[in-house]
Amino acid sequence: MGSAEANGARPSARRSKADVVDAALGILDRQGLPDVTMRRIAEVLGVQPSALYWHFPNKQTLLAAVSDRILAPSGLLPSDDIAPRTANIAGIASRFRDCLLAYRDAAELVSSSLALGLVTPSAQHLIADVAIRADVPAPLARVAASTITHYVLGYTFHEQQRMQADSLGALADVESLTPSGAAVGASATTDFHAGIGLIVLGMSVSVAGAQDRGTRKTRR
Amino acid sequence: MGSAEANGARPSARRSKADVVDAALGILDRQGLPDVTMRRIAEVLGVQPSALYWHFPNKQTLLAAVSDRILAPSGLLPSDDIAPRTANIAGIASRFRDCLLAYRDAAELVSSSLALGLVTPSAQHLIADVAIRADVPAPLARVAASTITHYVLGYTFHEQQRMQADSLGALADVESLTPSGAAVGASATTDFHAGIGLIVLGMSVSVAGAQDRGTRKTRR
DNA sequence: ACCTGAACACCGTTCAAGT
DNA sequence: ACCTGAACACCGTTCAAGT
Repeated sequence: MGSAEANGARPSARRSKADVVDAALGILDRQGLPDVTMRRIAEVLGVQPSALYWHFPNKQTLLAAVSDRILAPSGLLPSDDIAPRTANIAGIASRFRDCLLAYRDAAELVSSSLALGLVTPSAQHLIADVAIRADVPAPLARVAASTITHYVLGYTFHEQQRMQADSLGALADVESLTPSGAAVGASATTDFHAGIGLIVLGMSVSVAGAQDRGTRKTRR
Repeated sequence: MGSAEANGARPSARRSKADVVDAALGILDRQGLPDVTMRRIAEVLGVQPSALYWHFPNKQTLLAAVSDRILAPSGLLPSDDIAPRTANIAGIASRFRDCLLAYRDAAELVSSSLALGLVTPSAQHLIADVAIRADVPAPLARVAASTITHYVLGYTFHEQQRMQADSLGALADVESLTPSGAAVGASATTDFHAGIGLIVLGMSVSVAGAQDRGTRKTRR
């Protein structure tokens, strides 16, 4: 009963790239990132580890494909309604975080794939585009988008690490607190949005100040 | 000539925890994080890998000690001069990044040690304290400090990853650009400060707005 | 107190060879 | 086109035993 075929894998069908990503994503969510090994993926697929190297040149590239799949839902169009630009930007950041929260250890995985340049930061581009269309100067828009992206990844990475530590019951004396000082996971979302709010506010004030100094426009 | 003792390690002296951290830090800076293995550290010390487990219970704890050493210079007192609070906060963030830039792959290492809760985020506490002493409400100060910390780690992680990729000559078609759209490493520092500026500005405006709405104070 | 020696249960990757 | 089988050069960790 320990055989590979007994693990739910079809015994002798051709595997596609997508199948490999499926298998890796399943292990990631059930066992966590350290268990996403080439050998475990192969085992789930009922295949030899070396078979994976026909589909992907190496493990990093495979993990980048997994990252792309995790982030796919964030590629939704920015919904060109005329809602306030700031709400749009905060909304994109929020959807970005939701994508990461959908799978265990996803923030850590995406963070390193992105740092390695193996995945395109679509959320970052989206935020910059929205800001630019809301008349934010392009360099400022790009800095804000980059700041938000790094913040979301860092915050969610830390958040998921706490979730796992808490579920293991360990963590001992280290306080598992939310940045504002509150206690548990419900306020993690509130604190997340507060951080995003700071950055968006900083961006808004920057552009307003620049306009005042630049064009001496409507001053009531 | 491949013997352990020939590698510059004293043959038969007792090793301290600090010696182990020294060895790990040296490998980190010269070879990078993937090469910081228990076996390589032991080799540099002229010792069996199992010997390390007398000094540290496991690899994660050892790496946390390395993280502490990397961050030690950032523990400098906030220099209680009466300089504008915002300059102080940006300065702490800047010194934090300088600590990370001092060793290869340091941001990645510290990021995961910190997420695992094995290292105390001293920079974050310092920023929150400085903000609170500058009359920023405590919850806002803590959110801002957390936002800045995550931003610094994420930004520097990405920055160091680019540095290594560039030095390897690889990276191919992926553009190695700074968030604002500029080309190379000199403007990485400028862009970093711009991001910090956004967050600090957002915090300042938040507290100013709250004061206006709360106490209806001096309005000229 | 500090370390050795040997083992256990793993890794990612390569490569000739099969179908 | 897709995969096997076998090997290579590694990992972190444990544990009895030495000094």
